Amino acid sequence: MPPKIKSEQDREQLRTLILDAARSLFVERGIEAVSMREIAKQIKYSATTLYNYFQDKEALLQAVCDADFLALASGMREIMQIPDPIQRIQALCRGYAKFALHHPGHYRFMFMTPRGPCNMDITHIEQGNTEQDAYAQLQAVVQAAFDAELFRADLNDSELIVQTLWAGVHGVCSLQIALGNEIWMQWTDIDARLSLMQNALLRGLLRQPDRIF
Amino acid sequence: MPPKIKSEQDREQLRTLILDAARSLFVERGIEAVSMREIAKQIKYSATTLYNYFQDKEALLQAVCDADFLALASGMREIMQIPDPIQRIQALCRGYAKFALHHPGHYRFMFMTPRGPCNMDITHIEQGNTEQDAYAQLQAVVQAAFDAELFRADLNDSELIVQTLWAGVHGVCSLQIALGNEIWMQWTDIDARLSLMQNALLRGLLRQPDRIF
DNA sequence: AATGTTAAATTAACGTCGTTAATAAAATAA
DNA sequence: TTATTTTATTAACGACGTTAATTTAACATT
Repeated sequence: MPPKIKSEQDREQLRTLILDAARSLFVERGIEAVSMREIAKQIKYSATTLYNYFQDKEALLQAVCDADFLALASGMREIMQIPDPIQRIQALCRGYAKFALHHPGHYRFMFMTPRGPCNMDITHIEQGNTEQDAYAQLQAVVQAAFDAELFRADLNDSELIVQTLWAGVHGVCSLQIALGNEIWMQWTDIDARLSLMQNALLRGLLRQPDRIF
Repeated sequence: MPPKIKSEQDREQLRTLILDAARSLFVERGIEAVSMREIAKQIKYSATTLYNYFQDKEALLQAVCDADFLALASGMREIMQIPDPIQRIQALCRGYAKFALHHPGHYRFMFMTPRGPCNMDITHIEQGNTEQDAYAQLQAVVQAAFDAELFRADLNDSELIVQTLWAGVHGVCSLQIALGNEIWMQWTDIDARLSLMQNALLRGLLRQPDRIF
């Protein structure tokens, strides 16, 4: 039996040990292919120990994703410094898509898997905090472009624009994750798909479509 | 023990009985919440009997989805009669989205769940047949619009346009299915999201954006 | 230093799942 | 009537998430 954890510091250390083990299995195999027993075995603890640190499997995976999406949002901060709002939107979408395609397990768990109606108690990302939440970042930059009257005059709901842009990028990414390896689909190049989605959407939303190439 | 099935006709009848039972559970609960044992119980057979009619659970669910997506494509045939290609695209997208949102379990299984690389042997929908395959229907009408030179001159790949349009609609639908009930998201109206997606994409793709309202 | 108490780990167990092997029973053929 | 074949059944396997019961290590008290 391993030495017991008493101090709050050591406890946090074991917690992140579990998170790391879960992450590695979570990343290399798909998602539900990772079992509590296997995570525990990897760190040489019994499976039930995990339940002293996480309420259940879903909470564990949620914690993994929370941490990594926090890292994503943090990595986006320099993009948020780009002065031109349109370029900022484009860079943000590209960064978001890149993360999604490089972390398909994470992305699937976060955005492609229906949950019970309320997860507020599990996730620890403070919603609406631009520093932390990737969605809020897109929200902020779209609002900036909206305030600068860059969007079509008949589009009067900034939130609707945000969600449309998100849905567009999400559509490309999630299709790639779910069906990207299907033989019967003759996919065009994923970068081309992403580019055209951004290009077409912005052209269709902006007051001056010619600004987008 | 129920009477045994010998004739090919009765065999097909029991097969569809299984399919119907699976469909009903599949529709009312989510997706993986339906077990083989429960399907069997509903039709008063033992669980192992199902394996005489379907290779495994995935094949059963795939058969359910195949049948219903065939029905979808069939129901789209009148839409395919609309003369104007642009209106045809719009109607097709609306019909597709309507089906997706009314059959979230089907949709999730078909388009939001990664599979092993090869499912060709399971699905019985003949790919490329406009009558049967919803994707091929979109492909056909986009090709028509492409041939009529309705898209921007710099867009030279019709397949890329198809996949972008699909990804857009899929993005809205799949986000709604996966996260539509999340409390922390303040979703705008789903119809507005769908409309704006189609509107913006077509405006961004077409040579004459003003044709789209 | 010996004892008791608390907290953290363990093993055992429950119920469920998809699926396969072994078996019983019904229909058909001889 | 018996033998054969097909179709269903029950039993069982291994894995899963999770909870209950139990052991064990660390700390506190005398």
